[in-house]
Amino acid sequence: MAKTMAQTAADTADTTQAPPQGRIRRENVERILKAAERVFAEAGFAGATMADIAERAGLPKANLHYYFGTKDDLYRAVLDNILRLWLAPIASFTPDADPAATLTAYVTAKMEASRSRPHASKVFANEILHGGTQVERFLAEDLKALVDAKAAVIDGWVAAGRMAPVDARQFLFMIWAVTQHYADFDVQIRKVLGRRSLTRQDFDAMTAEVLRMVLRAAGLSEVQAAEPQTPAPQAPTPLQPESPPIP
Amino acid sequence: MAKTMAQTAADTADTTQAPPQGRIRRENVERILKAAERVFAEAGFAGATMADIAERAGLPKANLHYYFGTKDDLYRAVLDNILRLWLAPIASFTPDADPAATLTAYVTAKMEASRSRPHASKVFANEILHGGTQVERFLAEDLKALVDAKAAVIDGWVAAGRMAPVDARQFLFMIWAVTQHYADFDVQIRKVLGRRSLTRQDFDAMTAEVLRMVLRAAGLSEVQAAEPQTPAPQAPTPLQPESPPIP
DNA sequence: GTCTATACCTTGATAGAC
DNA sequence: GTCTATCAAGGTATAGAC
Repeated sequence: MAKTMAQTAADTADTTQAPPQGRIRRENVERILKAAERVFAEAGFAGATMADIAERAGLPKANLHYYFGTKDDLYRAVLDNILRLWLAPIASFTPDADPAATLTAYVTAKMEASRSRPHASKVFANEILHGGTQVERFLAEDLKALVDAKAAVIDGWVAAGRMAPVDARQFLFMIWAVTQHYADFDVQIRKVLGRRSLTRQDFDAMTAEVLRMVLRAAGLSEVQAAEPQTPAPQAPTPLQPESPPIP
Repeated sequence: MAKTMAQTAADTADTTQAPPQGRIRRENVERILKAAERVFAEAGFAGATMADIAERAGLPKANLHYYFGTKDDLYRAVLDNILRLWLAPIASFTPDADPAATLTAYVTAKMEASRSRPHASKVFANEILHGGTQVERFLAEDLKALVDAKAAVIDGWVAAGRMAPVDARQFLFMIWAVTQHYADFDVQIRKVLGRRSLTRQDFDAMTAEVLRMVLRAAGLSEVQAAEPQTPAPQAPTPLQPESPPIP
């Protein structure tokens, strides 16, 4: 239950306020937010404890309450950071941009976000999964407006014959689903592939393959370059560890 | 922490054991499992309380412990049900099957699962999101073996030129990500689309669009069915060259 | 077999010394 | 501003009446 300290969290997250002794405060807030993002990602909101977060941040529990008031407020602060991160990379969708180049950049950015900020993706996924009560306005206002605008851009591309006909909103959902899957379901992916961890090279290979599928789904084939060489299609980037390449 | 009652849960889930007074027991177990799936989906493992589950099942708390021992055991029983459900629809991937027909049936089945059993999908997603400790063996053994086998089938299709070259495992990941997204992220989808709920008609339309994108990603245009009637397919053929019909 | 009442424990939050 | 000690709420699990 949200209590009364919403303004406290707002203040700490407010970058415009930079008074005297703000330096160590700022560092501590940053450490707490980072630790909280990780613990919330690993355990969910209910499963995360303030003690866990404090330990990971290397601070006493009471400090978390001093800076953020309640667990609820801390959670919202973490989410706030994530939402900002979320909206950024889609900006490049503009009517005059090249569809293939734009999609390539977007998918690459989303995959890079899944690689570098997996905890952020998981916290957001967890929030949506459980009803998204804390991000309801974000979804219904900010995100909806953004999707409406970008869907219009995609519709324009389709109308101009610059990509295959797609339902623009579902096309965006597909890109989100696929790219975020590599962060949110990393355990499943690793176990199925028999990998202990996913390296940057793995992500590069996976990104290339995701990109190929997304571009095909958009009717934008990227095979022009590597096509004429061999009669046999070049094998997709091998991700499988020991599984033999079955003929 | 799992205690000692694992065998209790195992017994109740064991269908081979059908002794005297099994009728009401069976009904109660079923009601509890159904209620638990829903509560676990909505709140996650840590957020769910035995009291919530009991209330939704219309039984006293103590009964849950009588039938399932611990909360942990109940959770595992719910997961067991879901995992069985999970593996079923992929069976139709066989070397001699038609790729387009097989993929169509599979995507349709997965979308139908997202529509009819959203709570199951969410419980599974939540489990994976938080490390998948309860399904580690399932992932590393059962699921991995299944994916290896089905990836071999897909590789065969590709080698025979019956579909575009794809990384088979990532292709399966994509299908899972996209179809399950409609259950797991339903809140986001509804808010972005401005819908209060997603009807069966919505799902039919979304399924058709997902199918179109997946088939394109596989280099399989979906026009076979509606082909003989008219020379012009209902979907305006893209001006850009699509992935070439594989030799 | 079923359910009420309760014991025990974890955890969020705070008071008050430093 | 920081941290130790403590409280109160809410949760799992069980004992024992029915």
